[in-house]
Amino acid sequence: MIRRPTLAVVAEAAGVSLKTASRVLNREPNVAAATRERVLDAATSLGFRRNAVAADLARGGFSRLVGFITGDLANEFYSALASGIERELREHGLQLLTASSDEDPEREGSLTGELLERRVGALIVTPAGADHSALRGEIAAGLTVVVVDRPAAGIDVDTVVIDNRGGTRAAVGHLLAHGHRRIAFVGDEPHLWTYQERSTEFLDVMHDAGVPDAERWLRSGAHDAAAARGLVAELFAAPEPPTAVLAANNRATVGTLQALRDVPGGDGVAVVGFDDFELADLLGITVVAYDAVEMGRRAAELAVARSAEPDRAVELVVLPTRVLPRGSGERPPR
Amino acid sequence: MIRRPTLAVVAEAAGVSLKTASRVLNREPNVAAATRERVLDAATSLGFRRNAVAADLARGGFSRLVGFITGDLANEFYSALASGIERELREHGLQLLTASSDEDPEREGSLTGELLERRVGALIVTPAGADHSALRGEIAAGLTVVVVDRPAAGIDVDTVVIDNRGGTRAAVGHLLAHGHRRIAFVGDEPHLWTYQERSTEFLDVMHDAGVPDAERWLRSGAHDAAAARGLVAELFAAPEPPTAVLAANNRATVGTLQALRDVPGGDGVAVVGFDDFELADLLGITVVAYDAVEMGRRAAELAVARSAEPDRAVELVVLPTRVLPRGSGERPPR
DNA sequence: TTGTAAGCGTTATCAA
DNA sequence: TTGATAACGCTTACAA
Repeated sequence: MIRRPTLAVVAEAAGVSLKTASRVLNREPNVAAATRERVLDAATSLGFRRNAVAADLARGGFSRLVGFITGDLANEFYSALASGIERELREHGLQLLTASSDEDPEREGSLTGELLERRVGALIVTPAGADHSALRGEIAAGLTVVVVDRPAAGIDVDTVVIDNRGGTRAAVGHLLAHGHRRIAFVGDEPHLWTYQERSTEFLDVMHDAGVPDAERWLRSGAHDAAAARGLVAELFAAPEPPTAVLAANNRATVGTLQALRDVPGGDGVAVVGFDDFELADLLGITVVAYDAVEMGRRAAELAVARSAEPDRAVELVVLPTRVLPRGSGERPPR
Repeated sequence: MIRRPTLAVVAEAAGVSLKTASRVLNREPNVAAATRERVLDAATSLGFRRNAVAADLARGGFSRLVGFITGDLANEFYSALASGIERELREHGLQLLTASSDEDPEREGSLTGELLERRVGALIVTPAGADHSALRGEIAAGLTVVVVDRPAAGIDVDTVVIDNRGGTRAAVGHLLAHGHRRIAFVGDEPHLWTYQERSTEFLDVMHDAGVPDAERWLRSGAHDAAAARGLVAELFAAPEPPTAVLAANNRATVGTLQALRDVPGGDGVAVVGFDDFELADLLGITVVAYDAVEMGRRAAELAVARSAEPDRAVELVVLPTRVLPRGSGERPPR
């Protein structure tokens, strides 16, 4: 259990003062070439490694860490976000500290606290809680907050979302154009912003298309595949079943496909899924796609920009979506 | 841009010394209830939040952060690992710092450096590099290192892997039991340890089963789906094509399925994939499955255990795999 | 039960 | 170009 050499030790070995050694190792100007050489030699021969903890403390204010609070790291959407964030942060010499809230507002709060104790320079959050006004004080104290995937209520911060309404409109339009009228919408939990955006737009488009009572085919609660499966099975057991399904997230798509496998003639039902997934291609599933990695990257970019310039105007980034026709969404109504 | 109150400010507001305030906020014993009360009140009313950076520095040694260096956070296998690690660390009041190496040994090295500067208490790594003896000094200096998914060469550290050979044996045995003899193996890059384990076992089992020249159907380089697809297409274009394919990782499985779609009679070819994936169920793909989240959890557990007791014996944890028959692996040879 | 004083390993200030 | 010396905000001996 050897102790690491400190900057002071390096300085002494090089025969210079602490400050000079610090200057060299931080690539600051105004150091004689010979001095620099000596310090560098001493550092490498001693195996010096700067202590970022001490550096951050001395610098005061924030550390060079950025916190990311997400719903569930095991979900491919969130991990794609994390990947994009991490890559962008690295470009700026920042490190990523991740934490999963399990979509639990209380847990989100305590994680926020822990990250703040770590003096993260910025917090990137996919908000689980309904109200984030507790962060207002932190923001006033200089904390950068960026939310991604859905807006945060109660605070006015940089936000990165996808065009949920546009994507929904395109998806429903796609099905309508293929002759469908009885279109079902299978969505996540009603309290989620993305659900609200997508379901509202669904109803609007259906209404505009002259389909009465589209609510009949609106379902919520498909937070996992099993739930979605049940909802879809139910839809097809009822009188007047739909001829097409818009599954409003990747879990819902999986559940929908599982359910349709068991429905007589289920393979004739048109399906469009929100969120692309790796095997959608192989399965021939038409989806509303967007770039989750890019979403994360943009969020990190905003975090960096705001840290550098706290007074800049708050930005809302809306990323585009597009329908990828792969067969399942192009089937005609029976 | 308000400055956060420090412990000293809280102490003053409560009319106690710095140390007493510290005691209260760290839940140390031997503080009068009334004093505690006053300090707590002062802390909340001032909006105090302890500075973990300063605390870690003062405590000396390592921070309460654990670093995880992984190949690619966007890959569902690695994010499952990360998820398991994060959950376990949280139980112990530790935080997770993630970084992606893109499977690049050089990058792995620099990331290691950055995490060490941050004085992480432990490093969990899915080794990309061939040689990790550079870490030997750090380990001697008290750093905990745990490797996961594949062993690290050059250092003797706690390791968590799955039973690659057993899984391969079971998969090949499964196909042999269904009457196959011409079984192809489509694997990742040859330099990867998992490839070596799996391919070697494949050849052994084939040999033991009396199949000569199994090498004919051994392919490597399927690091992504596209590469796998090409390899499989090639296999089936050649004379004496296989009647079954063992795809040695999740990417290879996807590529195999894509390729078989284009092969006449491809839907009659038996397929077993290494690594389970969400839609394997829906697609009816037989796989060799294991629990990646648990793998991460075990790695974190080892990291915590070793940090607490640096002299404990080095552990090698081998997690079991199991074959999940779902149809694709049970097709008879044509 | 409470307090004093000395670090922890940097960076920053200001003078030389 | 260099160097004392004081922060940074906390923990930990050691006293009282």
